[in-house]
Amino acid sequence: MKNMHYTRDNMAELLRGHDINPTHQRIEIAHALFSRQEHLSADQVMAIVNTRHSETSKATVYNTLKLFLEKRLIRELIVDPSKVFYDPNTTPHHHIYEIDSGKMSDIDADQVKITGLPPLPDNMVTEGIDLIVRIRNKN
Amino acid sequence: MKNMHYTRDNMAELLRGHDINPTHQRIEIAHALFSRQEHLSADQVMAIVNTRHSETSKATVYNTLKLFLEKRLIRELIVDPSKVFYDPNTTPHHHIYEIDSGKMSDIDADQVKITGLPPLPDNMVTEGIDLIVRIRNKN
DNA sequence: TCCGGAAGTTAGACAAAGTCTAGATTATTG
DNA sequence: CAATAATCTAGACTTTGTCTAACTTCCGGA
Ligand SMILES: [Mn+2]
Ligand SMILES: [Mn+2]
Ligand SMILES: [Zn+2]
Ligand SMILES: [Zn+2]
Repeated sequence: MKNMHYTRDNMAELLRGHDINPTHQRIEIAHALFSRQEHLSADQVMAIVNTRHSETSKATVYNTLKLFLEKRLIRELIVDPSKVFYDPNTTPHHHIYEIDSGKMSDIDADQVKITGLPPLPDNMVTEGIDLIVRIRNKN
Repeated sequence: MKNMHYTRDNMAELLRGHDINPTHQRIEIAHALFSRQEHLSADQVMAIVNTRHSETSKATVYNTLKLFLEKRLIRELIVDPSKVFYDPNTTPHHHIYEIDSGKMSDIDADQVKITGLPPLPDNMVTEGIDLIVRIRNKN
């Protein structure tokens, strides 16, 4: 993904690679997420996509984000009690969350070691491990 | 906390110990959480407290949970995108979340080691580290 | 090219969690 | 008891997200 140019054409490729039919709206939404490489809420995605002129409805934004999740193109972050954030980075990584500002940054998973987690029941499998470091300003 | 009897009187003590004036409603809400030692949503707390007869309003449930949080009597768990859960266990511990059932269980923090977290900016301090293992049924 | 179904998008109604306000109740103090 | 502070309340309101039914676009076969 280094030096990737997030053109609309490349977005279409990316979508096809995840079995997603690349429509205009889907390309715009993917572009909003991937060109920024930030953690965005549905509302923010909607605002970005409709900056120039209204072209994507709320229903489509939510439908599309859910589709991207299912197809594992993006990842969901549950860190703020009031809204979900979407993360174009699906490589294993963790997060630092600044409580006061809401700013979120990545921690590379390579650096971090987590040991001593208990074994799971036989019929269960790990979907993911979310590690969130909540930080705030010293007083 | 071993062998603790979660009587109303003991709840009043507990509240006073955290600088919370023990009113009837606050005692009932604390009792709901601590006698069960489970992870409950605001809705669930409300239902429990009003089982016999209606005695606590929605506003008071939310206000009281927020007060308990501020006074560090309980802990907030952000794990389900649609609602917050409240945890009477404030000792450092982690969580296993069964995505499909919504069931949540504790992992003792003693067993788990997390190393390699990056240093924080000088003026920042860690509020808490949330580690959530999301699991689901094998297919 | 025309047709018909499938896939995708949409506006707007709806649901659920949580917040807010202004008034009522309760507790405390003098 | 009266005044004041603390707490609680109903219900309106906000926000995030879901749902539905109609509309549009796409696409393969006649
Ligand atoms: Mn456009
Ligand atoms: Mn009672
Ligand atoms: Zn991330
Ligand atoms: Zn817990």
